[in-house]
Amino acid sequence: MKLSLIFVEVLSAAEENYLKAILKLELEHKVSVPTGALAHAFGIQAPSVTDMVKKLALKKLLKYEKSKGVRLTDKGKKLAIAIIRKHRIWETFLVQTLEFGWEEVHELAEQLEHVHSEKLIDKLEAFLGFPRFDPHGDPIPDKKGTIVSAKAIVLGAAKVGGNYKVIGISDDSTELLHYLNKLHVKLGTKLLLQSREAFDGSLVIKIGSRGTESISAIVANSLLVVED
Amino acid sequence: MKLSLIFVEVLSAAEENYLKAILKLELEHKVSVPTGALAHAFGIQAPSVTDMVKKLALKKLLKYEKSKGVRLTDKGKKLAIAIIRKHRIWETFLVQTLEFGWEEVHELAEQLEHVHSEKLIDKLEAFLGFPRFDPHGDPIPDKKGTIVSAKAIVLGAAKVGGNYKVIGISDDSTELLHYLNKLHVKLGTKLLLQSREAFDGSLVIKIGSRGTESISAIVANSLLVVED
DNA sequence: CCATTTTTTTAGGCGTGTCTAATTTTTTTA
DNA sequence: TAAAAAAATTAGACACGCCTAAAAAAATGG
Repeated sequence: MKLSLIFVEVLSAAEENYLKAILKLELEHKVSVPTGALAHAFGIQAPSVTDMVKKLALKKLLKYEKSKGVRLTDKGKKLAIAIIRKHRIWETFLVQTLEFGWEEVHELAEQLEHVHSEKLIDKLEAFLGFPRFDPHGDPIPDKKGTIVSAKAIVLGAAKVGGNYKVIGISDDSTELLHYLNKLHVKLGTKLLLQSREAFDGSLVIKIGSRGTESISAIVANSLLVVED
Repeated sequence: MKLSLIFVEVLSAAEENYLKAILKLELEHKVSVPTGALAHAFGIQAPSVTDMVKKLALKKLLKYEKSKGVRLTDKGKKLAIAIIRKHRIWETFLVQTLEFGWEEVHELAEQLEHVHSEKLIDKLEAFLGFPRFDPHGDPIPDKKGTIVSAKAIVLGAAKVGGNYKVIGISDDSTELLHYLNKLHVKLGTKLLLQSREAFDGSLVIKIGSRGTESISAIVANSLLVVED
């Protein structure tokens, strides 16, 4: 006989993926998500989605009205955010600690995010120094589920006169890393965008408390920054 | 239509667990493994095992003769060892890097070992400095599948006059860690066991190139060592 | 506003990995 | 060595998460 005094709902990887996908679609379209959109997102057939959303509705993770799409409940949204949090922390770990390329970590994080252990995620987060953005520039929800809405942008798209902080580098060639090293640009470095050359998109930036430097558009577009 | 030019067999977590359990039982009993033993190991019913071993036999991962138990094929053994390798590297990571207690990592590693990425394991291994034993003192198979057979022993069970290397601490109380710190004993420290007091099992050891110290049997039994 | 198209649901099926009940095979022992 | 006990297998079932085919509902537009 199995007893569990503290009832922790354990979801399957498939269920977790539905919650995550629904949250993303809700955020993009700000309305209830049609089942067809989910079928398309997963590359599966629509009837499979109908079955699953019924099951998730029974678990009170979402509201489902026939032919009217689905909306996450608070409970469902909380779980979805927790999964996104796991995903982004794992991605950060893979890139920052194990030196994976930022383009190759998504698939791996898709697997790792389904490991059930909140303690593991919290410890990883602390080990990584409580990063606020993942290597793609997406914000990492905190333990309470708070997400800052601003996605990081590439410096190339930043506005002249703004103060920014480097939170990621979206190209991991060693050449670029060496170059940035020479400029004393690394994660956390603060930058002031002083001007942009209309002709080639090159930028003049002030790097931390150091002097100003000119960087090409190519470099500017591989630096992820947030307003600071 | 799906094409895969390089055919990589992807096993389910359940299949991987069978392989791992069979290898362990083979090593313990050096004979073919009866289906009942597997049922007992997993806490499931015997007919479930019969079904699964038939499937694994079809995949050429083991030899199955009705009512005569199973034996891994070379292919099956290779995969089983790879899974054990993953498990032990993850355990080492959890204890060494994330500072989990050694008793709490097994269950987590059971999940992490089923993440499919050889590259991830190789990178983790390198990050950890190619550890040769996990936190429980079990040897970590190398990338080729070679396992040293000697499990690490506790220093309390080592023989007088032997040279040993500390590869783990099987008790993670901060008190013990502080004490060991004071003695300058850490992972990798070399010890010479000079004598054992019959009365209370306390030991006199020479620590690295430092002087000799006397340690209690309690401490000796929480130090995992291998002959060096 | 009614017909056509598109979307969604219902119905029924399948492989995985488990189960129980019943049967068969193997082992033990009297 | 034959009967009893133990171990293993077969047979049939079920939840999960997907499928296809067909029906129903919603959206579109002439």
